[in-house]
Amino acid sequence: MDCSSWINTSLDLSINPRRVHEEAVPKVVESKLFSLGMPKFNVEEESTSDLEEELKRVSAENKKLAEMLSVVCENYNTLRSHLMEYMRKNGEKEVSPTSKKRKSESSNNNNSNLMGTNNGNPESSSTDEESCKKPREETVKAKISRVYVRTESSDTSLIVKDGYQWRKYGQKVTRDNPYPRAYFKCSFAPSCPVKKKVQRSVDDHSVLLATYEGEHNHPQASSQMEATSGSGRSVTLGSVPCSASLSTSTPTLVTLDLTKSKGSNDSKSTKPKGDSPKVPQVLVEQMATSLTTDPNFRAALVAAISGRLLHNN
DNA sequence: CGAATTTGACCCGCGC
DNA sequence: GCGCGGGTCAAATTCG
Repeated sequence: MDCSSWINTSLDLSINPRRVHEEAVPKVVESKLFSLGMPKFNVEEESTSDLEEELKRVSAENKKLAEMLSVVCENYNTLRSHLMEYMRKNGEKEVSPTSKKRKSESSNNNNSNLMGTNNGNPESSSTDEESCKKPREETVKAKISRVYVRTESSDTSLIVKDGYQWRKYGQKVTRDNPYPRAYFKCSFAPSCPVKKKVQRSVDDHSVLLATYEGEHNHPQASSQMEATSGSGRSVTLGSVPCSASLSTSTPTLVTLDLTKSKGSNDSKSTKPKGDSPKVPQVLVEQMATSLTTDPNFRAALVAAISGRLLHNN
């Protein structure tokens, strides 16, 4: 696993106080020895069992952390491979002459789509070309972001749970994709003008592509409930049952569901790691660095890990 | 029975 | 101007 070179493992996880405490214990004991003037070996016998117990606990905790780190690294590699895969696919689409009318839209959105994961706020990186082309949307000033969600291959529904409530108002089979496209409006419409389109990827039908237009002008209605419920495709952080949603501060984040389904172990996921030479390695490195240095991402990761620790304890 | 979903019809922009 | 295709509407249907 090469993630050690990618992930800055020096995250400021707030788990060190316990370690400090552990180091402080012997010193306290030792100081007591001198202050009480007691023979040192007696207390040593008493404290040995405590220390052994502490050692066991620390070892167990260390093991847990190592496991969690491996999971995080695994998820990271999966995310990376997915990212490379999509970048490669989008790159092919970009040069494809078949998309005529919506060509500019798709090619323009490629960048925002791909780079949307960089700063954790894809909407801020989204562009407004769409509104330039469509005068109707100028009043809305819709910001567009795209979200890829991996689902079970057998799951044919077009439901992407993102913490908001949506009302489906249409479904259409488009020309360039045999899978139907579902149209949703925010349930708070018309006060909330946000729309989203959900369609399965042509290349990988286990992947849902959700396109969001606009910004919610209200908080998430049921993010907690849906994020923690086992049903549907709520936003999760890999296989870690992460209850700390990454979207708490930025409600319409790009979310990549890396649910460890069997479908994620398909041929595309089991490909050799270095088989996406079309993607500039530097770009991927930049994105990974952006993720690992993003305070929001780190905070979410810390929350997830600490939550997991508390849960296990 | 009200809310949500489905689905065929319609609208509108774009290319030829 | 016409046809195509994406997006939206709204009546019908389903669901809780």
